[in-house]
Amino acid sequence: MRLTSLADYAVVMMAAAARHGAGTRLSATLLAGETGVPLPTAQKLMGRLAAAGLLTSARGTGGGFQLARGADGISLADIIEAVEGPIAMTTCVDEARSDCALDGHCQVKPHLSIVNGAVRGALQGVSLAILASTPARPEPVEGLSFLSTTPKEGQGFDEPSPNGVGVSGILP
Amino acid sequence: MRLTSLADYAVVMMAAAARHGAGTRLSATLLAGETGVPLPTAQKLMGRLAAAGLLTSARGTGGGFQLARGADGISLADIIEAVEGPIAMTTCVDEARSDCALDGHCQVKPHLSIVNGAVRGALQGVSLAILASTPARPEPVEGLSFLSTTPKEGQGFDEPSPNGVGVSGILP
DNA sequence: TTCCAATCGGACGGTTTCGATCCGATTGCC
DNA sequence: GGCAATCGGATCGAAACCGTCCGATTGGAA
Repeated sequence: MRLTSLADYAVVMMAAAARHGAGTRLSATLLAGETGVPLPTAQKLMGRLAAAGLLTSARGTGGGFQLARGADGISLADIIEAVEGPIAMTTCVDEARSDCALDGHCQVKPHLSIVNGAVRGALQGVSLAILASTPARPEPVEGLSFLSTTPKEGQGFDEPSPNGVGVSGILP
Repeated sequence: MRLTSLADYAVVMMAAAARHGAGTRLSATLLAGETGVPLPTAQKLMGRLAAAGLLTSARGTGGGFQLARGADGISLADIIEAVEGPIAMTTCVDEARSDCALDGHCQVKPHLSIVNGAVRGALQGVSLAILASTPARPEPVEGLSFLSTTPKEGQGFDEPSPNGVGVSGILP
């Protein structure tokens, strides 16, 4: 339940790139220097992000990368999937890779699919623009608006949270 | 962004235990046979779950485990944390383990904390009782209704997804 | 009371994946 | 036409994960 260091680096680098502006052309060396990510690793990441279609690459002198689309159109899920592969909490959720020993009669699998969708939805609701914005002012993050609603009536679960730690209290 | 096989096994085993009833005493051998988890691995998991306080263990002949509290009071996050440790998408979210090279001036960290809270909240809202329930009827799970709302217009890739894995197909 | 059998708990090694590095291929500028 | 800067793929070391084995503990039966 923890994303790899590479994905973490990718998020930071993409946020730095977005802060430079969507139209500017950036080299891996520059972003590596800004973010502190080792240069070879940064190059590998940029290449993988470009392969996923999040960046456009240009070779040769003066080449580099730039965001393929606006920061609003790139979600955190996109970045993570570009680096780590499809977001699937369990292998059984990933279609066509059902190595699960329980195979078909697993009682938990349908529930896990829903949970997986919830996690993925949370990640997909966060755009790169939000990540790149400097959080000086605690402005309401609209992408996570469903978080502020109490998980009780309506969209929440009808039972109390076990150890009392809810979603509220995270937002500043 | 994928939980380990051990956590997956733990969820399945806990669901099986909950389906047996909260009061019944269960041995690791029984649950291993039911779930298909290898017995030594099952023993290791049960021990770890007991150490986390989710199960109570009794040694000796006729011993075994049983749920420490009702299935309503155990969340998916509890199980995952018992096996994998604290849920922290990035190391910087986990307090007092700030190995991040960016240290204090990371612009992304506060946003990641919110996202981490969202993921954790999603996992914490799912109780073991829900996981143990047999989903014979595809009843709409109201607790995750926000999933159906599209986070953005055109939430997917506006270009052909690189590895062909899209969002559709996860929800039943 | 003594023995036994069933169970939990900790320690060890094989395997896969991850993370960082190096070198070749390609392209624009001089 | 040469050069320099950059991307892209291949390689290697390391860590974590996963599975297995053996010892410690306890309740029941004789």
